[in-house]
Amino acid sequence: MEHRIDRIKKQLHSQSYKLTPQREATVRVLLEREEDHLSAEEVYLLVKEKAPEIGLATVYRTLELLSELKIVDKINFGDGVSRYDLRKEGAAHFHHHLVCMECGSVEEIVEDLLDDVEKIVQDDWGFQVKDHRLTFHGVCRQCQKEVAQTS
Amino acid sequence: MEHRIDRIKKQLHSQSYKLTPQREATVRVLLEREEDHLSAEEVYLLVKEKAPEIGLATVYRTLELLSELKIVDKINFGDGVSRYDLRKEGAAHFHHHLVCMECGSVEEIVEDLLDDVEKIVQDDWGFQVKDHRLTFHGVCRQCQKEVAQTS
DNA sequence: TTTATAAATTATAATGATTGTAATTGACAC
DNA sequence: GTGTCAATTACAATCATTATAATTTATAAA
Ligand SMILES: [Zn+2]
Ligand SMILES: [Zn+2]
Ligand SMILES: [Zn+2]
Ligand SMILES: [Zn+2]
Repeated sequence: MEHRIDRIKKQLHSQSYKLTPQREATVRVLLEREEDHLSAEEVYLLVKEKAPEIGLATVYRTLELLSELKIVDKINFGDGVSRYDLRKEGAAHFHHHLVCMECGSVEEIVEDLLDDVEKIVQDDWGFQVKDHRLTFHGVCRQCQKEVAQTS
Repeated sequence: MEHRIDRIKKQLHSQSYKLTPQREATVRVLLEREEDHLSAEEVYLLVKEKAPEIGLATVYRTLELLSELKIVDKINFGDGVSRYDLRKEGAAHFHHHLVCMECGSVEEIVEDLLDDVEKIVQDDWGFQVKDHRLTFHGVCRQCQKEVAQTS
């Protein structure tokens, strides 16, 4: 944990930004809830537990900054809110998501399954790929079981 | 064009919805601007040219309805607005997008490049895929040329 | 230690997209 | 014609996000 905070601190410093207490509190929340896909509001409420005086606008600005530095990725699953997702250590690309249409759960796929596809896009369309967003919508293992039982 | 309107009319009827004049005007706009990725507001302004008395809320509701019937797909490229995209005729899945980070242009890929990936997701993760969203962010052919020239 | 300067934050207001509501209209069946 | 129900309109309300001005904090020079 401290190691990762330290790394993020360095990333900020390398662009002459500081790791202020508010930013650190925000990053800690993101680290603690790494499995989740929190909205700005949710991050705000969790940060408030550590640092009650923080303002929502600061959380937005911090998430925006972390987003520019590619420390977090901003993603939208189709409900009205943006969600913020820590990049896995050393990942070149954003990871993929499996969103269950039944229960709303979100699973992550860290493996980059798109190498071949990106090559095609690059070669056949002449499009230089920098990043991607891939989300599958469907039914998770758990919900499949439940459907099988009730039928 | 009339053929496609007709087909959509049937799709609505099959769920006991009607193709009202407002809905038809909205669908016509979507057909005429099929290449674009219009926001609700943009659709509204274009529909207004045909049917000035239409309300914005009706456009939202119509797009929502078309979305439920899988006639259009709702997508979000990360600017604050939802955009609405007609499904290609007979397409089982939503098509893919190439968003240029330089000029903002959006290209479409109709070919389904994800068959292999979906098979992996299905087999290795036990996730039953119903649909997907795939967007590549990068630099389009045109902008690559311009960068090459100025350097 | 003061003073200056810029970055960061707070509190609050404003914006912009989207949704909800109550009243009205229109189509269709009896 | 009257009743019924879906659809629409006009408008208000909500929700996420951004902008603004005032204040604080950190850093560096004097
Ligand atoms: Zn599920
Ligand atoms: Zn994730
Ligand atoms: Zn471009
Ligand atoms: Zn498209």
